[in-house]
Amino acid sequence: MIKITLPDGSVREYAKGTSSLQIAQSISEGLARNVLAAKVNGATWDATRGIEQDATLQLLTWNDTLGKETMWHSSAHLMAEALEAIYPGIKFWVGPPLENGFYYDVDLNGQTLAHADFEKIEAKMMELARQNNIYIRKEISKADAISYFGDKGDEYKLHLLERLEDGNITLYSQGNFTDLCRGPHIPNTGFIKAAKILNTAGAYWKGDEKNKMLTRVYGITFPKEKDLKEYLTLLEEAKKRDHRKLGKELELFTFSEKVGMGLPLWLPKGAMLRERLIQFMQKAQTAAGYLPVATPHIAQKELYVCSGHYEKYGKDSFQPIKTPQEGEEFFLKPMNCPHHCEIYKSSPKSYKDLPVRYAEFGTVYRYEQHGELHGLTRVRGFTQDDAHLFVRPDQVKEEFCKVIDLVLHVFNALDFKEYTAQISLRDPENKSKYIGSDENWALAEQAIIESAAEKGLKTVVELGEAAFYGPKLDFMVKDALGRKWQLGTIQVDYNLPERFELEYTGSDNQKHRPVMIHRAPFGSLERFIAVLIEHCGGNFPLWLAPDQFAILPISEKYNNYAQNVLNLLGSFGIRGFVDERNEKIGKKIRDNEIKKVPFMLVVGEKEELENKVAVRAHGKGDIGTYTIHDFATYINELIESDFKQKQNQE
RNA sequence: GCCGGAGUAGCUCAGCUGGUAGAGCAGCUGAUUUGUAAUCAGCUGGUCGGGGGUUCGAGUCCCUUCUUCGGCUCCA
Repeated sequence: MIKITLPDGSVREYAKGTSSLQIAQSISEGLARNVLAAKVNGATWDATRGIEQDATLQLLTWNDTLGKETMWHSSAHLMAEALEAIYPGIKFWVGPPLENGFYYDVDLNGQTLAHADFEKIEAKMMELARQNNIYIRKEISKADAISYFGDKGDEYKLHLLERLEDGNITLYSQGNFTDLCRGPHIPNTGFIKAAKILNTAGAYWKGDEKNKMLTRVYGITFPKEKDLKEYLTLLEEAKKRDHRKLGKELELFTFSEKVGMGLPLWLPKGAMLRERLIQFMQKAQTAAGYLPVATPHIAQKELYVCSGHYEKYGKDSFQPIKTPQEGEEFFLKPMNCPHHCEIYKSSPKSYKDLPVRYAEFGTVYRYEQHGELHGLTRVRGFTQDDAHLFVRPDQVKEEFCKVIDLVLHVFNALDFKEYTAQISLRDPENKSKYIGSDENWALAEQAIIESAAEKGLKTVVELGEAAFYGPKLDFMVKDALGRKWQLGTIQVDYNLPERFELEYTGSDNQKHRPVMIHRAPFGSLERFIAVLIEHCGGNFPLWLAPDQFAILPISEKYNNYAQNVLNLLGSFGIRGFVDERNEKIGKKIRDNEIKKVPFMLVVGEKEELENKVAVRAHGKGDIGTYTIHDFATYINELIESDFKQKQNQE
């Protein structure tokens, strides 16, 4: 007999070799029907695998991330079986689960897979799923595995096998499909009740662009038909929030083929939004001791030769601007830091002057590859809320903490609750590719880790992800469709102070090298606004909304009164417009609801007589009649209380 | 840059197997003067992304190029 400890701490006895599934059955049939996999002594196992010794056991269902992963991993195998049935001679690479669904990379052997084929694949998957085929685990010798996949002609699997150790190789089979796989898998295909092929995409074999391009087939499955329907509606909803769609509908920005791809054109409403964000940041920065600077959009080649960017990116970027002067070359600035270094150098610095914080909303130009441009999140010309802090090594941590405060201030003010922070450190195995002394790196990495911990950030540490010039802390958020984007960034830099020979005089009257910290809480205005649009679905916080109210006269007779109301409200510092079109009130309301204007002020005979406005809140409907003064106070209080609340949270 | 979709009026889209473009909204004009999510009527909008080809004839078929979408790679 073996002792099985369950999560609630209870211990039960079972015969040796009893599977998790059988244990679940002994608890309740209903539970057994939902068990997808099990965690045995901390390792994820097939629910059908026999347990040979005392163990702690956690049964995994659809409600567990690991349960979902197992389901989707098994679904990838099921899809592979369906694909093999439809596309003879198809070759397989790998098919892992994802956060939402799974994919399989396949070599279609010259055949094509179009959208029109998706249904066929889905139908085949469901046909196979209904056979309730069990997933069979088999341990196999390396030689046998090589001969099996060799006979089948699965060259990619042979590649995988090369890296595996004999005695550690397992195959999983279900129905007519056998795959090289570590597992675990769900008990049988019957758990899969709904399947959807989402899309296909090219993917380089092993992620290397020199290799052959395989077809990556994305899919998702569910244990209930209803779950799939819900998921599909969720996708639809997400599409409605897409910043590219809302940007067009709300007249925030546009692109023009003539101007060039990846070069956003800000429309008046979008530009106003930008300006408001800039003012917001400037206020916060002034309070935090930043000094404004301003620099031109181009600089001589020599500047970037000095910074090292020319050597590293010169050929892959926008090419130099020539002048009538022979040999003279200018570059569009790809970053603001070199300029700020030169500003630092414009006067001698004492240790008492540090930290020096130079801030600039600097527009930069980077030649991003054609295929990677994406709405406002990936563009070729964008404005960073950039600042560079020049600090003494002993100030790194304190300054880092202050920058984190600033980033959190931004996230709070805009209601971003879900984000992750990634700490990128150097690869300890390969220290030689980084610039700067061991001592300084250790200091800076320590400073980042400690300040992130002090600020209570949820962090992921990535070794080897640091830039060659220093470690960094990046804030990531997801867009409407679940794609991850980096917003704010804080980076330590040992490289530029060295290259630009930046110095300060210490208390010992010797020259010392300052440490540079790059930081951009928004990241870039473009990307930030994109993520903000999706985050709030176009319903901006009141203080940011391009128009806070629209005045809707019942008929043209009340246009004059409406104009008076507009002027009066303007004097209270709130903004809006009069919808003077010759349309019925219902139409005006509908249009302004669609444009997501926060408040609509209906004015007609009654209102004019009483000097009032009938207020309608976006998405809520009529909220009563206000005097103009009361309405203005109401709006201003809403904005203020919003900010106060945010500050209290900090 | 790579793989695979897409590109028709300002916007959203229709146009079957090739026979020389169509709707709704927006815009303009007029009527109406309106009370909480679309008033009615008329009109103006398109070298069907660009270029080339096949054909008596191309939005439709072929080639090429640009842009865009989903990924891959990249991301100072």
